[in-house]
Amino acid sequence: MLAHEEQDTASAETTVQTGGIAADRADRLRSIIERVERLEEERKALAGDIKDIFSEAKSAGFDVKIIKQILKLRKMEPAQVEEQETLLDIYRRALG
Amino acid sequence: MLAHEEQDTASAETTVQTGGIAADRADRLRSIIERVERLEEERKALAGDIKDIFSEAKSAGFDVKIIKQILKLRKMEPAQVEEQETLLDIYRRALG
Amino acid sequence: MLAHEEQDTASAETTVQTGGIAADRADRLRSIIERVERLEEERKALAGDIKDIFSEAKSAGFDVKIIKQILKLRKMEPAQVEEQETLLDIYRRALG
Amino acid sequence: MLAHEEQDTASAETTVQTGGIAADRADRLRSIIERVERLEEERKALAGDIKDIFSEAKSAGFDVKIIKQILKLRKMEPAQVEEQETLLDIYRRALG
DNA sequence: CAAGAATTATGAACCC
DNA sequence: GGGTTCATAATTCTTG
Repeated sequence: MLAHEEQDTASAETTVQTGGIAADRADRLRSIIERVERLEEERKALAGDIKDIFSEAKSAGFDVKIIKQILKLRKMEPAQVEEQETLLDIYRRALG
Repeated sequence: MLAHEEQDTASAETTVQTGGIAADRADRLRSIIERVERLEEERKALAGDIKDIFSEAKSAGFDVKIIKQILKLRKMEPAQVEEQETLLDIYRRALG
Repeated sequence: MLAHEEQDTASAETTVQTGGIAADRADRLRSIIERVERLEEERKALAGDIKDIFSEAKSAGFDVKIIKQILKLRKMEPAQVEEQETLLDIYRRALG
Repeated sequence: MLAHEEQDTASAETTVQTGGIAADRADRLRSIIERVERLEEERKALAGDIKDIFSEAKSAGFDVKIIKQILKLRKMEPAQVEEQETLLDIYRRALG
């Protein structure tokens, strides 16, 4: 089930008789799900590591909020950064 | 407050400055930022891996939306249990 | 692109400029910002009113946490119904 | 129920006999809940209005992201704004 | 006042 | 590719 192709239309017994195709697909589905779950766990672990570093930074007296701003700026293309700053300036000036 | 201004009141290492921050603190800041960036890269790589698995699943004829639904349900179950327990706690305390 | 640079190619109104933006556009920008700020103030006031009610409830001997739980449950019911319907849709499409 | 005080310990019938205290409290609880729900509806309506203004702004060619930045800046004390900008500069310079 | 929970805002992914 | 929904990030509020 759950897939658009290769579904034999009948009961589970028939499936086994016709060569275990559905069973193979169930295995494959299970494999997919478990692999994704494994990777998501790793992702979660990394998120925890990052949090730890920010805690450390805070303990060392740094301003975490500013550090996050820095990280965001470094992720952007320099041209994008400048464009945004320019536009912000223009709007601010327009407002007086 | 430690990080809000240059602080060169102490040891010899803090004497060499780089534009408002002691050199050793600049090093530490750089270390923090680079470590976070490294971990975020790994996170991004994992996200890519997950996307690949979904692509593969789609190619194999599975319905990706449903697979995501299954993953969500498997994730939610413990959360649901916990929420139920929280609710029970609340009601018991309210009645106690 | 319209908003990215001053555009004084058109009508007479656009000739008076205020630092990079045509005056009429500056007016419109100001109007947008002030209207949003006004609405956000109202929102904030409502949040305060809600807080007051909870304070009153607490003073009257009610358990605020439980009241919030009740509110959440009353809010969730339609959402739950909708989610169920969505799930049903998904499965029906998968089997169709 | 649900409250910490004024609970008669016996059955509903007793409650009515002892002067309808529990019934009064149920009324009061209902009143609290309904008032909160009413205010939350208003809040939601305001959120919709704000969204509409942003849509209008976008249609008029403004950069909504920048407008949101402006709103955030205007909410902050000028001193806070400057402090943050200064600190950001310091950190950026420290990183080269 | 700091930690944690809850709400809100932003950014990414997906579908049309 | 534009709009919409969903996940993640940030801020706010509450509590110990």
